[in-house]
Amino acid sequence: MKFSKIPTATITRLSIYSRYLESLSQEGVKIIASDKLAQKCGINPAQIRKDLAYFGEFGIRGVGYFVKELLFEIKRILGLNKTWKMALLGIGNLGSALLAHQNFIRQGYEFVAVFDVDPAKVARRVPSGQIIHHMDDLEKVVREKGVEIGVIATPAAKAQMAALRLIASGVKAILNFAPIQLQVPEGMAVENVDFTVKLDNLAYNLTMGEG
Amino acid sequence: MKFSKIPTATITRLSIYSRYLESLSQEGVKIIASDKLAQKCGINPAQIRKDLAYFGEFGIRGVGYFVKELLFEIKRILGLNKTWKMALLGIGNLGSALLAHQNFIRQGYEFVAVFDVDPAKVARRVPSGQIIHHMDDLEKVVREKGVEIGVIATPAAKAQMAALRLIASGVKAILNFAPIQLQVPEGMAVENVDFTVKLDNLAYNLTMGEG
DNA sequence: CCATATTTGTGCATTTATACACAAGAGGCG
DNA sequence: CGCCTCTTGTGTATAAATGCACAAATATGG
Ligand SMILES: NC(=O)c1ccc[n+]([C@@H]2O[C@H](COP(=O)([O-])OP(=O)(O)OC[C@H]3O[C@@H](n4cnc5c(N)ncnc54)[C@H](O)[C@@H]3O)[C@@H](O)[C@H]2O)c1
Ligand SMILES: NC(=O)c1ccc[n+]([C@@H]2O[C@H](COP(=O)([O-])OP(=O)(O)OC[C@H]3O[C@@H](n4cnc5c(N)ncnc54)[C@H](O)[C@@H]3O)[C@@H](O)[C@H]2O)c1
Repeated sequence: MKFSKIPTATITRLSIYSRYLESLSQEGVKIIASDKLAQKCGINPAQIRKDLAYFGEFGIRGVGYFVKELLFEIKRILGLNKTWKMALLGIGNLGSALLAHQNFIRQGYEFVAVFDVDPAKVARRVPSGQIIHHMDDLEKVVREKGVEIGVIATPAAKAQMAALRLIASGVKAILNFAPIQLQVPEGMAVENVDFTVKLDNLAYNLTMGEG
Repeated sequence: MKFSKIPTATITRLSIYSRYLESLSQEGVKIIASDKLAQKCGINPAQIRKDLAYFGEFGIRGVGYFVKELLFEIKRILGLNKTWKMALLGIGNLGSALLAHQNFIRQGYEFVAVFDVDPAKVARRVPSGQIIHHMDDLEKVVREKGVEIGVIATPAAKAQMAALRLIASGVKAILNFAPIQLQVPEGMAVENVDFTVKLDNLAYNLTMGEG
């Protein structure tokens, strides 16, 4: 892997930069300096320049960065010059909100297949149009549709099993919303979204602030 | 602040430990060793012991940790020996899913007030019972109910304004679901939950894996 | 065409985080 | 009671991430 030495924190920040560049681009702003970008992203300006330096020289000294060009480059680096195909497992409260979310497709992520086990849900159509498949058909559908990323929004107790099914189907990347640590083999990419962890951080900060 | 030198990564991990300890506790497991805990949380065992060592000695050499005791201590450290009062701003797809989520209250977080600006929603009751207040009443209601944590689930374009309103009302901690970096004064605690950042990390990993 | 004002790209120091490896302590067993 | 086994707690090494500070490069204006 050519770029294997890039800090993961850098990738996360690139994603944040791209989000702000996107909005600048829409506002018609042509050029941005690392100082301004840094301030808006809450990051040190030298950090931004260093993050970009891992991948090339995208700026002009004395000027700054061309917004559109930088955005294009960052998206290329992150692998967003294509649409990624996702499967959603668990069409409950959270899963439905994810499906309704318009930003994903705008940013290059599409739910091409959705799954549940609830007989009351399977075979129905969700508002965004997809038919809910039963988990039993996961492997078949995943392969047919070319799913690349699995999104787990099942109850926590079912999440590990869901992950195993995804892995068995050849999926190499998982976004996990269940509040457990998934056990996966080497080579899998797993990202967790755990709201409670964030809340716990806030609670700790508030507690410390007082004594 | 007495504990101000604790790494933020430690706090995040404590939260993860507590999640697993909770499930162990429910299964009736009495004792756990750092090795096992480490494996389940995907963390180095020495790291766990060091994390705990910041706050005291909770284990017994040659034995391990008493699950209930350790869980209690971690919760105390994080400030979870009380129920935190939250306000939710924006009762859309995501906000509704958050309200429907049962785990929050179980883990010590309660939505005591909810807000929106949509006339079709204001003054109605959400399924979990709260009446939707108008944003105009934010300050008044926040003070009345003693809100400590603000949760922002408004459209991105309204998130910064929502944050300012929370700050003006005396709220010191914000959980932000909008995909923007909030600009807040010193002393505020802000945590962002940005799904797309996580997806971008996955996309990058998948892209690298191939070339 | 030179002087000046900017802002990038980067070497280096510093801080922060992670991991190894082992001494110290606790329990069990003969 | 002494020996053996186990697991913690931690000193120390290593690695990763951050941030300062400045030289290099570009634009502008007289
Ligand atoms: N709702 C939230 O705001 C929220 C917040 C944080 C975390 N989470 C986590 O997200 C997950 C989903 O939460 P939710 O509120 O949507 O729960 P939910 O109960 O509303 O939905 C879960 C869905 O998963 C389906 N399901 C059950 N077993 C399944 C299986 N084996 N395979 C596929 N689907 C299965 C259920 O039929 C249901 O439709 C949970 O793990 C929860 O802890 C949710
Ligand atoms: N739905 C998802 O899965 C998802 C995923 C990632 C991020 N997000 C982010 O979460 C936020 C909410 O997403 P959503 O899907 O629920 O959107 P939504 O459009 O369904 O809901 C937004 C709600 O906010 C209300 N609102 C608008 N202006 C407001 C204001 N000034 N103050 C208070 N409330 C206001 C609207 O009336 C609406 O009820 C967005 O920022 C979105 O980018 C959502």
